[in-house]
Amino acid sequence: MNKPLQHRSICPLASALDLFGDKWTLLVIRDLACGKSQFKDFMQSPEKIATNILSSRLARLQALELVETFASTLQPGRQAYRLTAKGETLVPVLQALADWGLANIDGTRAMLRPVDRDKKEQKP
Amino acid sequence: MNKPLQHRSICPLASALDLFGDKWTLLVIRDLACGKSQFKDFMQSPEKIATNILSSRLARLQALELVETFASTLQPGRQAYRLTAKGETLVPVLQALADWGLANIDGTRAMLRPVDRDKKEQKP
DNA sequence: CAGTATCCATTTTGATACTG
DNA sequence: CAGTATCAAAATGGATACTG
Repeated sequence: MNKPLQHRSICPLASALDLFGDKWTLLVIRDLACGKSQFKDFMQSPEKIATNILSSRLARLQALELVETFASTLQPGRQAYRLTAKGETLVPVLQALADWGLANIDGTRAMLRPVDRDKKEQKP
Repeated sequence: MNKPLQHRSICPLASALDLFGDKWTLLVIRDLACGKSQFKDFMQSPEKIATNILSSRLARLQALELVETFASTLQPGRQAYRLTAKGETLVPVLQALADWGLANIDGTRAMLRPVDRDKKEQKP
């Protein structure tokens, strides 16, 4: 369903763009970094991602071991998503892009505040 | 020729992705940051960008005032491209992505070494 | 060489319908 | 709710021809 993920060159930037060079992947990571864990949470973000796109992004991120699923304590019986330790290493990337946007794009407002995931799961 | 550039939300990350969320834009910035200034220089990068894509990206970056043209001293009579001061502020973004790629994607090699632009223009 | 223009293939996206 | 499946539309990309 998703692509084999081959890289165009040995450039680490080009290779990273092969993974994240699209409009949605890093936004899903952002939501995860902010503590969102359920499908509907991602759907509610202001950018309004489509279900099929969200689904394929989550699958690809799982294949890359940047995201994993776990049993949600909020909604028993359902699975939820979270960043792996490897996925967490993307936060500085998000931060760099968000910092740039905040400083250079009119009308943007800070909103990248990682939430403690355990706390969120325990106290919705 | 290029899009009106509207943002999906007030999120600085989402807005940044509206500008840079594609496979080529940041690679052009990379080349500029490394001191490349002529059309053919960009064409020679290992990722092999097509002329029409390079052309449209340069135009868009100029519209965003991240890139400007100047009279090349290397090839008199021809124009060349360089980052504006605003464009230079993207270097930390490149760096964050490249750092991540280098640390997490097998087979990548460091290659993001900004070159002094004036020196390059004077001593090819 | 430095682009622009064009044609066409592929990819991505968006909307929506549908199933457990 | 959480996805999967479809399908059409739009964006993007690649190859190449063409002009100054």
